[in-house]
Amino acid sequence: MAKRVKSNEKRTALLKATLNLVINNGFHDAPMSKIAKIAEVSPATIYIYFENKQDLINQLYLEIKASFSQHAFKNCDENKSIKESFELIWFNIAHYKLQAVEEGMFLSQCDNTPMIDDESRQEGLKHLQPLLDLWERGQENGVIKLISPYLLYAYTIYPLAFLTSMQQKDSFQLTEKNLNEAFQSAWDSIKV
Amino acid sequence: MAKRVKSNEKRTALLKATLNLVINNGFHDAPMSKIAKIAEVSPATIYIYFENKQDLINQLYLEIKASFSQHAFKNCDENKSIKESFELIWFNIAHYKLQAVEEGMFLSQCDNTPMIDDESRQEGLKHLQPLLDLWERGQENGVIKLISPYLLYAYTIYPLAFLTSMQQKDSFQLTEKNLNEAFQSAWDSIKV
Amino acid sequence: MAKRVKSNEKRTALLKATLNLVINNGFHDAPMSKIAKIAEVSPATIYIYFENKQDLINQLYLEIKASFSQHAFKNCDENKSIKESFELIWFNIAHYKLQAVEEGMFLSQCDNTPMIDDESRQEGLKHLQPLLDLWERGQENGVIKLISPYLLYAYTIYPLAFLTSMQQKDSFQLTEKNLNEAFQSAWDSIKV
Amino acid sequence: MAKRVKSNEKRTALLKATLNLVINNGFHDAPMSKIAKIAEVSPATIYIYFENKQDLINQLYLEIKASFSQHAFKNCDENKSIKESFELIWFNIAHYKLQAVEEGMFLSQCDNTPMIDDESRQEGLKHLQPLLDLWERGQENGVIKLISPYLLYAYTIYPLAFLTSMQQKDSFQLTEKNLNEAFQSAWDSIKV
DNA sequence: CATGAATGAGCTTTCATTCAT
DNA sequence: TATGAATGAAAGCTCATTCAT
Repeated sequence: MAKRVKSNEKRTALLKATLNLVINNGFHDAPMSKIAKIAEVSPATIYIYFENKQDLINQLYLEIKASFSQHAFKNCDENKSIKESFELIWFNIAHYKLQAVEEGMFLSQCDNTPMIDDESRQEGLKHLQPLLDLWERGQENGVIKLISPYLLYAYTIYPLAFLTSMQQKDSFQLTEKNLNEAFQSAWDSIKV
Repeated sequence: MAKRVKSNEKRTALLKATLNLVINNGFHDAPMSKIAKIAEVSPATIYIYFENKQDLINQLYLEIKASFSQHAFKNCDENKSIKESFELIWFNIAHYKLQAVEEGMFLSQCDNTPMIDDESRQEGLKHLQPLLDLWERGQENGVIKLISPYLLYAYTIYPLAFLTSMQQKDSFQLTEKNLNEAFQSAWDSIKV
Repeated sequence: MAKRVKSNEKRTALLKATLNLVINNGFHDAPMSKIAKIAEVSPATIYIYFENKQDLINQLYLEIKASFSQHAFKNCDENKSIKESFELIWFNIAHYKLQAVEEGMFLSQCDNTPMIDDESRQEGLKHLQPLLDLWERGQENGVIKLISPYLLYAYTIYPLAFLTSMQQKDSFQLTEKNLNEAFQSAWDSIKV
Repeated sequence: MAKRVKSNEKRTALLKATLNLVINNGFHDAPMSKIAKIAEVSPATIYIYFENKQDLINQLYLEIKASFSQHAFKNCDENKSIKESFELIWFNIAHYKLQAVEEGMFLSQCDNTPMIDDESRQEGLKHLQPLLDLWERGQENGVIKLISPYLLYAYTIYPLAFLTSMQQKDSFQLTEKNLNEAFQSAWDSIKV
């Protein structure tokens, strides 16, 4: 009656291997055979944990999105001022991107290529709601410009993708000083 | 007296077909056979104009980068003020991204995946030099913050990629009003 | 004192599932995993009851052949005339094919594809012996043509496979009337 | 402007290889790789001539059905009597089955397994129309029993499949004598 | 220059079977 | 006995590229 149990270790190893390959080689040139080899399982084993390649990618995306937002809203506190709250979230995101570099790059790839199901993409959007709520409050209180949340995002969060990506490729270093300057620019661009 | 027999029409058709497929299907799922079909030539013909698939992509990238910078620096005038010059370039770029949507999306994909040779990427960077020069002058004149050009780029030009991409996918509309607000945010983020 | 622990229910369920899949999907597209699922057991369990897939198919074949002949010679009676005996057997077979449609189709498939071991096929042939004996007696008595038993079989029993198969696929209906006409044709073809 | 031309030889070789494998190994165990090897082409080449495996099988089926009916109605002549016409067609079919053994076996397999599209099967049925017409005329003239054409077919043509199949497997020989006896049985079973 | 046929290598996925419990 | 996980091998099929004309 006993049986071997589906090990979460293998699932995790597969997701990690996929992440690794996709960000280094691109979604093309990330064949299932290589994923299996890196995760040290048989190719057939992938299909025990995931329906197919698309499902594997989708699940990876959603898992990373979830871990991202978990970090983004860490230590949030209703008593802080709008600016303080925003600063906290901004630095949370910045630190996440600096620390979880591969995850950040993967999200960037997903956001700029048609490799993710529309469904999963929609699902991934939900995670940002608290930030949108904060902005709305800021606008009601007159501390944040009355412009579209798309603009607010584009000028505060989105630039981080470029900066971390550059740090990855180039000699540019996101030092503590740079980071503070970056936050200042973000805030300057949306504050009233 | 030498006849240029290689028809530039076919080359152009191939580049256009590639652009089309890559932004709609992704770099994966943009096979040479489909490119050929859309361009209405034989697969073998591709190899008359391009060394291989990578070369095709690289040339497409460089061509788009060139057309991009051609638009970006249109009507530039040494006599304008720093802000006026920047405003001109910013709106040039914005209008290019709005008008040449596919090209913009392609560049976004290239910037976020390992589908372009490092060599071609390096080559593509050169095109921005005039903007970097402008910023340097602005910093010398004390009108632009003394921060890394990477930051200046991240907070002024890079957000446009997000906005045009959202306009493509979502209900968000880059109206004239939005566009002016966007410029204001860009300028606010880097002006002293 | 030895306990027969191998549940015959599971064996039967497996044979039934196999029959079901093979006649609906064909021998190709009747994977062990599906068989297991339909029989509501684990794939591994199959190998407790059968050596391998071929053995499973072979056993199914022999079991059906046995049940077939059991029906075919039901109520046989030495005192009947040749024609009466033949008529009894013929209708026995006809009714079996009409009632056990899946089994009949399976035998048809087996007889026309190389999915059965030669050994099992040889084994399955034995079951018809009583009919062959009857024919021999009929020939000695001068009521049945002096032709090869292969011909006798081809013109009396074999056509039933076609008729039941057509009834399965088409609008053709094997009514009582049709059935009697069929028997008449069978008898006409071999009677002296 | 010139190009290599799709060679019908390769298509034919592929069909022949498929026929060969299917009747010897069954539809299962007739992998594309083996088909390619026997036809002496690359596996990829198959897909130039056929959409996929199912299409390959379907086309083979239809081609054989066509060649079958071409033989079946050879030398047909409106002036012959019903019986003479039937006799001609019957022996045409018999001779075809004896001479084109592989083709006959393939048709038998197709008729008894779910390996052919319903569409192709329907298409293949058309070929028998002239025989059905003959039977109808025979019934109007009172020389053929007033029974369903399904019965007529089951008791005249269908038995040939069994006989040729037995000849293939066993020691049974379809000699000239056997053949004449077979025809006699066929005729006896349907004549008034 | 231009082509459609041709292909070896490699892709995603499935399969019959075994493993570990 | 019975299981679901696990797997190497192989399936059908596609791809970037070359061939032959």
